[in-house]
Amino acid sequence: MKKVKLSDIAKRANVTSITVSRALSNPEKVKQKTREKIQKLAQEMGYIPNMMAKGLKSSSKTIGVIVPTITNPFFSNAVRVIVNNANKRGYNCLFFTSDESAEIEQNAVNTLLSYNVDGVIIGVISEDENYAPEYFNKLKSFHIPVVLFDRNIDVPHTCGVYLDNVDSGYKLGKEIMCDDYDDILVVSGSLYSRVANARLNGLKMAFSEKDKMSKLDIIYADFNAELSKKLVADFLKKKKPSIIVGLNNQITLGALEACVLNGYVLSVDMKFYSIDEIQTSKNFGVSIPCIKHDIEELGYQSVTQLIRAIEADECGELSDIIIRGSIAK
Amino acid sequence: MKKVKLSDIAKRANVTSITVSRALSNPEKVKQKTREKIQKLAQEMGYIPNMMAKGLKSSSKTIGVIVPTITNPFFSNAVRVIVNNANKRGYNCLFFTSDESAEIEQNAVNTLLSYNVDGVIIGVISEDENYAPEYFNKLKSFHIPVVLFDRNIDVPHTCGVYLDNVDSGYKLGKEIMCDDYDDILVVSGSLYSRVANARLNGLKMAFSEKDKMSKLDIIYADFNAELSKKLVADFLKKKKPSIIVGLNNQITLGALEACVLNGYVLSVDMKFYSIDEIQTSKNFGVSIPCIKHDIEELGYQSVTQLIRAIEADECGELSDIIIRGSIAK
DNA sequence: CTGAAAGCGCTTACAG
DNA sequence: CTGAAAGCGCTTACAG
Repeated sequence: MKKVKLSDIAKRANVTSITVSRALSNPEKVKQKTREKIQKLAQEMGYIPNMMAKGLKSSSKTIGVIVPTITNPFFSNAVRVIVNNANKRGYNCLFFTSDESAEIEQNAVNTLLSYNVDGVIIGVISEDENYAPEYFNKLKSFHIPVVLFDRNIDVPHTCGVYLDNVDSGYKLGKEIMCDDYDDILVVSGSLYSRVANARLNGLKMAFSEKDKMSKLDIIYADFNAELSKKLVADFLKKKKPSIIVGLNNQITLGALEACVLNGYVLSVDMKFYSIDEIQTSKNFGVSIPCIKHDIEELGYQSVTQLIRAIEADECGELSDIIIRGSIAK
Repeated sequence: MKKVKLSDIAKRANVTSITVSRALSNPEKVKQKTREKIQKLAQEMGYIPNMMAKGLKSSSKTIGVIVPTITNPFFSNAVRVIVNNANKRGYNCLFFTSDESAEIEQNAVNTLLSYNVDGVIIGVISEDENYAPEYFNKLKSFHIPVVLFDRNIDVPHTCGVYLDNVDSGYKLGKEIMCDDYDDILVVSGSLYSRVANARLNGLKMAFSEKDKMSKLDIIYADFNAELSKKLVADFLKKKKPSIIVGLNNQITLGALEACVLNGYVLSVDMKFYSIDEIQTSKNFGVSIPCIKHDIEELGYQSVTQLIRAIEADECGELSDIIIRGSIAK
């Protein structure tokens, strides 16, 4: 079977395909009667627009979504929200996971360029202070709006949608300070991670307000469970803190496992605090007070800002959006 | 800045864009010297092919991926593997989550048709015996290969990549039969779910071999945590089984939470078995023997089969692929 | 309000 | 081995 195209409808409606095109894409430009006839026919005949042809002349109605990983619930939820919202607004998503590889990320961007995407939402592989891939210049020179998602780096972009990481650290710190713990172990991310450092700084602010900085031990791991598990296990050989604070969900998971392997009963021998929710903690009956981030909102704002930029006449810069988390127990 | 196109390269190479097209897409059709000159120029000038234009005449090199949800780790892992493998083979993925909505699923398929996708991998929203959406006929009439992912329904399709659910149930049953439990609570999926019923049948086979069918209680929930939690909580008010067997990861998570809410200490007051791995159980120190499925393999096979079908001259049917799980403790 | 002409960037037979 | 012609399906100024 062949797909029905504009000219098929045109024949039946006794007009040209130009009018059909207008009736379907710019209805206000066509007389009501003709318009209605055409729309009805299109419906009946099962017309499906050809995006490849459309995208060749006008907007591709396609956006690119690149995230470092999709197995971390933070990102899988974000992707769900982003894709749903984009679809609702008439945009489709070409999707890539970079798996923390700069090369894959780079290739993904090239592919997106080849699809004439209208815009890109990207959570880059690293927010190391020195990560500034060249392709952002290319995107800019082609006037393709770019929303940086969650991870902020120094590159040309339209706007960023981030968490308020200092605030998250500070709020969690305040919560922790409600009790009077003796020794606090904080497991942070990389020394060069802005997110990790912001969270850590927020935490320190809260601690110093109560003069508790001396009770702090800090481990610099990264945002994966494995390294956290290993470093916490090493630490526990020397010292037993009263609580462990993980600065993201993966870190906290790693710390939990280290304690399990060390023979601790969770919640009894060791208490945990976390930035980012540990989604399954309730299923295992372990209570982990945490900073919960509104991922719905993050995803919604990313898409909204991107589409604003796409549909604006001037492709200038938009303001960043900073989303605050809140304590959840 | 404008994108460089074939004709730009052509001018510099003193050939027409036809030759450039061939040098890049069908290199064997062009004299070695010309070919090399063109390829070098394309590289230097930063040529990026326009997929919209390519897709208008020839293959779009785009496939559609639709899954019911991306927050279940089973699917997020599968999507990761599918997208990665597709990219490696030169195909890009338009991605949709149907969120268990038949309407969204349907719209997603229409969108894919409008992109002239070369093929579709779809995990449908339901494997209820009666779910057989019309759009599969449309896909077939347009000769678009379709791989059914994980959920098998009675509709036209090229092939399916499934789990061996009877085998999974049977293997888990054998494992459970190693011990001599008094009362076994099995939490299954919907009465109309083929996957759930197959797993349940496998389980029953193993139980009846040991004449233990009388020790069995069965709850029919669905593949979400909420209902399982509720039904198990209700059950526990009347009776305390020796073990609980969850027939997918979400069900097991729900059962865990019900026990927690009932005041049980996991692993001590209640032991669990599961089909599907509970990824974070090791972090919480709860051991849950389970049937682990090789999602890498599932995803890999889906993509491989789809691309075989796409690139075959005859778009016939391919054989289904059934992937077996194995016990993990 | 509608249409004729031209073009988006690439590819596909068909010649030579 | 290379090119001239035509076309993929749609849209965009420009006329009328």
